[in-house]
Amino acid sequence: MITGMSPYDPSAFLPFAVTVDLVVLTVRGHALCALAVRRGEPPFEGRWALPGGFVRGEENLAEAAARELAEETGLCVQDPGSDAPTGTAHLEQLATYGDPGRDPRMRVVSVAHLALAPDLPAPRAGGDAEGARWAPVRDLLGEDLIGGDGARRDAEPPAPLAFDHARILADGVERARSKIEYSSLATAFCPSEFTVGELRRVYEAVWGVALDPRNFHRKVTGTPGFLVPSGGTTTRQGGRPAQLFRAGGATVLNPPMLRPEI
Amino acid sequence: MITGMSPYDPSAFLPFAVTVDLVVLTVRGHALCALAVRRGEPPFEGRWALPGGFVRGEENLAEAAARELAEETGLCVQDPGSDAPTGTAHLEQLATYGDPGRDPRMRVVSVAHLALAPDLPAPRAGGDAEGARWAPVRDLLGEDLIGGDGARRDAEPPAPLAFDHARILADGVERARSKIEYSSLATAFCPSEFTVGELRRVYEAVWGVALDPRNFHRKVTGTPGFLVPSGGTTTRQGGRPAQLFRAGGATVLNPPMLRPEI
DNA sequence: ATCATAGTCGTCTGCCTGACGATAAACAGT
DNA sequence: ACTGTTTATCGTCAGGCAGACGACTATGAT
Repeated sequence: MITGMSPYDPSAFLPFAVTVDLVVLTVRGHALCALAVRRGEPPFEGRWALPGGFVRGEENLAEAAARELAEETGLCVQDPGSDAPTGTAHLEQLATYGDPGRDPRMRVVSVAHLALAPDLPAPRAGGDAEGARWAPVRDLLGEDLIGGDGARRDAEPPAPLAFDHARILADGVERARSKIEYSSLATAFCPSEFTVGELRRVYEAVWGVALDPRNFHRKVTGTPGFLVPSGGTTTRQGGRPAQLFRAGGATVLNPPMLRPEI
Repeated sequence: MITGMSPYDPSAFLPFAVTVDLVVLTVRGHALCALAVRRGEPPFEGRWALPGGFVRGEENLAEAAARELAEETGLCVQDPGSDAPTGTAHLEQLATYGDPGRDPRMRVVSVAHLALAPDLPAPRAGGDAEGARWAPVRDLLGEDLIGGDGARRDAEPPAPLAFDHARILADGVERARSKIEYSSLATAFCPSEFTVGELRRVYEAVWGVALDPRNFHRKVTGTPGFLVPSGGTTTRQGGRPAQLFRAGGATVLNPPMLRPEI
């Protein structure tokens, strides 16, 4: 910009298409899953891809991502302060991908966003017959996560995601794995009321490790502002009734929940 | 994308201008400083702004940021493996800013990057007479950093940065403050050989706090892979000669350098 | 010689962590 | 009713790391 030419020399201007792509993560069963949509047209027709779409003229990037998320899942973005009973998700910007050849048709810069959602009944196929699904991240990336139980190695031939979406997904998963260490974001994977065991299973699914229930319980209940008891109990997991909690006001965890090494 | 319209419906396509903006940080004296350029034309003529420019057709986002950085400072991006003797910097993508009104002339999406550089003699005014300068972050943001020494409160009337660059700078500074906790990035602010005291002054300048020299020395020399002794000593800081170190191979610090609370 | 400055090595105490024993409260099956 | 299984929750103990701070060392300045 400080070179000889003017910062806004028209000869330097090149039009780009700008899209938002979404890495929507949830925990289903004991697996970290991502939302994938099947492409209905070339390129990569029939392959799975991350949901996304163009940014419209009047909206900013976060609004575009929230709109796409609502279209795909019906989820609303979690506003700080509002506490909608269901259907809220955490949404944050992830990174931007703009390599010249990433879309063979035109120069597309995609601002990827990361959304964390509690387990939903089923992805809302928003009018597209091709459909959407929750797919285990392990299957989508064709890799074995650390600490995997070794089963279900033959589920689906790992057709790679379209475009550079495998890298975007990998970046989003790594962001989620890292962020639940020092923030209370893991509660975004849980319903409004949850037990310590359910929260532990979220950490185990995202990190792909087994955690000691006793130490986890001590840490998570001892971190100020992380969890507040809601009064009730539940036996939906079997065994002894467990105390129900809600997410506390803290956003950063002090001390953090450090992920075990190796 | 899964709505009724096709994912690439031309009616949804809207051309954007895509730029890269740079938050270039360095430590000069005892202050964290950022590179600022003075705008030579409207809008915001005469105001300070972050360096940046358009992404060209054949380059990706990282290449565009590296080119802008080289044009402004002469710095090369630190390749993993190559160890150029001088003039290398760390460069990473920061975030993307695309609010509709952020540039009054047209819809501009700016992919901001964060660069960390050792102290340089002077910013290279790359042909633009308006010039560039290293400005203390405190002055650019018009805020008092935590632990500031209370002096120099009257240096410059805090004319705010152009566009939304104050927010971009604030995000970059917060990223730097956070990243030197759990990565070895603080060495990017140091020359190739440095002492423990110089590294400590980097942490103190970035965080705006005072650190105990004895505990810092113990931590930093005890973290495996962080520092490797280069053999020499120096007295350039006065006092007893200090051992010289180079950055070790580690990129993540274990245990991390936790920033003191409050 | 003395002081000021900066670097380096130790010590001590408290907190956090991982490993793991023990108890409690539900359900399933006999 | 009893037993086994599952999950939750409380405790204990040893090791590691962090903050607070004392002590000593090696240089330059006065």
